[in-house]
Amino acid sequence: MTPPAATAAPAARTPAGQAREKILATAFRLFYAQGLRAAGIDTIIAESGVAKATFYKYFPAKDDLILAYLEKVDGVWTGQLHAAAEAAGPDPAAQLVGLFDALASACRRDGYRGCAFINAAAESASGTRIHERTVAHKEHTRAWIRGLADQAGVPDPDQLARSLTLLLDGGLASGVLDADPAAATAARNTAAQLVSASLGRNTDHAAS
Amino acid sequence: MTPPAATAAPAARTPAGQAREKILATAFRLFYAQGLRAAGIDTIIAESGVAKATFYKYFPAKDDLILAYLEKVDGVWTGQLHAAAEAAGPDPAAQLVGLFDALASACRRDGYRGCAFINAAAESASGTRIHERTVAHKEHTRAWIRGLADQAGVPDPDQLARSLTLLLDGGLASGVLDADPAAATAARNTAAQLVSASLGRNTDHAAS
DNA sequence: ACGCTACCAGACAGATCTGTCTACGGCAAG
DNA sequence: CTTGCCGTAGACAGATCTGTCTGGTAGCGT
Repeated sequence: MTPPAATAAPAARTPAGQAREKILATAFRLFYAQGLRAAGIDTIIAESGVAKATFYKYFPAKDDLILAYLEKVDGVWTGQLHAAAEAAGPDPAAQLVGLFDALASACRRDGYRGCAFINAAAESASGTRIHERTVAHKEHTRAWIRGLADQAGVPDPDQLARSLTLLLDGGLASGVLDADPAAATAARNTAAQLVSASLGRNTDHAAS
Repeated sequence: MTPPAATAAPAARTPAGQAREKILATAFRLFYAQGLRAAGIDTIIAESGVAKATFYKYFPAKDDLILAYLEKVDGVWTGQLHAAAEAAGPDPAAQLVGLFDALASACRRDGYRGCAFINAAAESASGTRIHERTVAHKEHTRAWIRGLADQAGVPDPDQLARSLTLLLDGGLASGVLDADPAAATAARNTAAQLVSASLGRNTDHAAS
């Protein structure tokens, strides 16, 4: 008999079209901090402050949100990598070493938990879109590094890119365990040594 | 009024005391192939061919099974690492390079999906037993490598151990993406170069 | 023969998670 | 003003997952 309830609060509205960004920002935070499976849709919706229907309008399934998350991570991380490289100056060889500063910066950030892509791949079966997206990201990164190595004029850019990628991934992977800045420093030093050696100079401990 | 059912099949029994091993073997396979959260208790129980009560007798909670799984992984992987090192002969410097053959072998194995510890850490929050166990494993490995570097008489065993650990973790981390043997080969070559350089000799591309 | 222990089978409870659906309110363009 | 779109609120279905409980069976030592 009583009317449905009288609708208590007017409900703070999200400005039209911004709901998607709010959801994505929350997902970015929760997916990275807790993992893909551990972060539930309900939590993301609640912390975004949007309605469930709004969420499913923009992201028909959880996987779609995960893909959008990885896209965003790619943009952010690639940007940091490029910025760190450019901060080292115009010399490609210096950039190959300087990009490792992005790793050190990441280590120092609060809540650092390693590479979002590696973590995502660890939770997804191979063949899934999530897995493929991760592989694509890693290939882009290696191609970029190879390009720098090429510009630096090393005899075997492929091999140097491989080595540096291994160091970078190693540093990122160990980041999921402890955000030890020593690992980042060691990665940078080792990279400097490898780049010097590739250029035919003496190894850096002799050059210092 | 009717009796409960007459108990159709006699049910193939597991010899007493072996149920635990069967469960652990199944968990080893499923946890590694699918991930910690993706592999459900029910599936593990069904594929082990044991009863639910038996399972919970040996592993009161899923986390206990995960810890036992990590313990087993530690034993297996550490064994492979040591075996690969010893196969390289008595020279510690050669062992430091030879241990990377374990990585190449792992890459070639069917169903290879990178480092079980890194994958586990990616799914578990820091501070949990699972996370701690992973950190302990990585520290043991690095300590062992540092010991070899020490025996080899390099000037800075700590730094070399750091570098080699980064390469190893990088190779393992990229294994979750694609089991590319080229990454393992590159890791080994780079390790050889770093070891040579640490010993004060020329880098290996000059020595070959 | 008896009892103890280790096992099997599977129902069940309770939580959680994804995704759908209904109902309603505000805002802007026509 | 009315119509349609975008948003909120939240109930609901259905699946899945962890962990408990009951009841019965096989084998072994005594």
